Amino acid sequence: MTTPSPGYERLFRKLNAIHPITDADRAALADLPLREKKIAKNTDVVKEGDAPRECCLLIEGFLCRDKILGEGQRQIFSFHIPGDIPDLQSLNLEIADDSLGALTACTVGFIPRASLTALLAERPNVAAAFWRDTLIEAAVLRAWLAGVGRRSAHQRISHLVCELYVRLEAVGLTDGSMFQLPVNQSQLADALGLSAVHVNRVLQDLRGSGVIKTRGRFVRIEDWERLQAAGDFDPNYLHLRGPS
Amino acid sequence: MTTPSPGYERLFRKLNAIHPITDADRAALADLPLREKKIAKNTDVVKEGDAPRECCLLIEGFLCRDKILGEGQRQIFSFHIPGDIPDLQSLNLEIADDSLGALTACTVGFIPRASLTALLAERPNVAAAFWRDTLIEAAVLRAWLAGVGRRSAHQRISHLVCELYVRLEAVGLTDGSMFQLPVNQSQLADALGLSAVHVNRVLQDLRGSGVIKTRGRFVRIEDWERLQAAGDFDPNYLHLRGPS
DNA sequence: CGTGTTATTGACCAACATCAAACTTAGTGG
DNA sequence: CCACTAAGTTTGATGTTGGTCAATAACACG
Repeated sequence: MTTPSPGYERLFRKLNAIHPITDADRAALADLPLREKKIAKNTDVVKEGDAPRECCLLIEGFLCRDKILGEGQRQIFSFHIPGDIPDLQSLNLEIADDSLGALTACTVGFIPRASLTALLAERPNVAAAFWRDTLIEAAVLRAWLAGVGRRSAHQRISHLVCELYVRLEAVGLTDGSMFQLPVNQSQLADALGLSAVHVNRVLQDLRGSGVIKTRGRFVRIEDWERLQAAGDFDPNYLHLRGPS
Repeated sequence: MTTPSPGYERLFRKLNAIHPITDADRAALADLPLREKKIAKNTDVVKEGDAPRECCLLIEGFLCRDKILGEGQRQIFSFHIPGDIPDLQSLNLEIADDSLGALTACTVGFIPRASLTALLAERPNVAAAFWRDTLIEAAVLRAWLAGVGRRSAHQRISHLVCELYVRLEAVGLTDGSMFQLPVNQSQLADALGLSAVHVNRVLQDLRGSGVIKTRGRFVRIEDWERLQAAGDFDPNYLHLRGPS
């Protein structure tokens, strides 16, 4: 057994938060060939139409999945944080129908699809954990859809802040009530189906009423109760096992 | 080997459209214990908060997955057609975070989760097909989100009509350019993040410009080219193998 | 310091929502 | 087969959230 790459640490922590895996599973994962690569901010890891032969594990930084529609409008589908394997969403699909881009400078680990597929066939428990992870991602997507379809701009933004906080906490990436939100206002707009101008105004509102505070790319939650209420946020859909 | 229940026929056809499975796989699936049940229109098969011990295969009729938000607003996440296994989305999750309701009188087949899980562990090829199916469903969800987030009401409605036509065609449930759309205008609204009144107006527009025709619960596509253009529809995301 | 990116403002506008009423269709029981 | 009822559709009037455009102010970074 090789020494586990530090890249796996956060994956284990994440998997542990959603589905218990054994030490043997861990060892098998750590033995997978992993090619680490630095990705520059604002570049794509996978572009729409690609047929990647590797699967990527996010080790450090933030990624997002998005798509540009016919008339140039952009929709962001998800934000990915360290420990995520965003490509799980396309492991069994030949060509990507959306893109995966770096919001910040990132470190990702590429794993050959074949190795991963082989491991999953051998270790049903790991396969179950990964499948569960994709299902949770789908649940997050549904929550996102519900927001964009039916919630007001205030609710959407508050909800997203709650979600990111809880997810980051589960992998130990929060600092008290503060966390990094490496996303500008127009990216936020593209995620939430709003315009950048409106996002700006709602954010001012939220700050003005003392619910959150922003400093640079960091957000501090000043009043979790009110934020949660404003976003109609219920963490169940994240299916985390620990304390939310 | 038992005679396959007619309920499985359409599942096979659907699986075949997304991932080739062998005759042995088919036989194994057909041997699963299947408890058929009629579901009345407008009743729930699975309610939010349920922890079902069975997994359901839709044999006849239409289902939809939805959720009621905090202030009574409703969002529909997906429409399910015969051959779908909507519960695949929650096979590895304990409690459902949304509901599954019958849009029409339905026949569903319940399969004990344990039997299905056992079969999937034994037959990686079937597991791959099912996993692929859940990934396609996630891709459909992303397309849906993109529409709700970034497309106009006209585009959203046109897109949905295109999607349903293509999906129904893949399981042989279209009649030329006509198909059943067992959904009223306020359900359409809840699916697309619009109001029922606005859906009504856009539909009138679409009919007036000769793109579609509706008669009762049936839609006839009069001009596929224009409908596809109006909806900015590209069927790739459905990942079907046959002719689109 | 300068230069490109991001945030903020203001004026104005449009798409879509809401409300409420009327009309149509479909389903049901006698 | 008709009458009755509930469900769904259509219409009009009016309101609001959030979009667009364009200019200015703040940053961040080399």
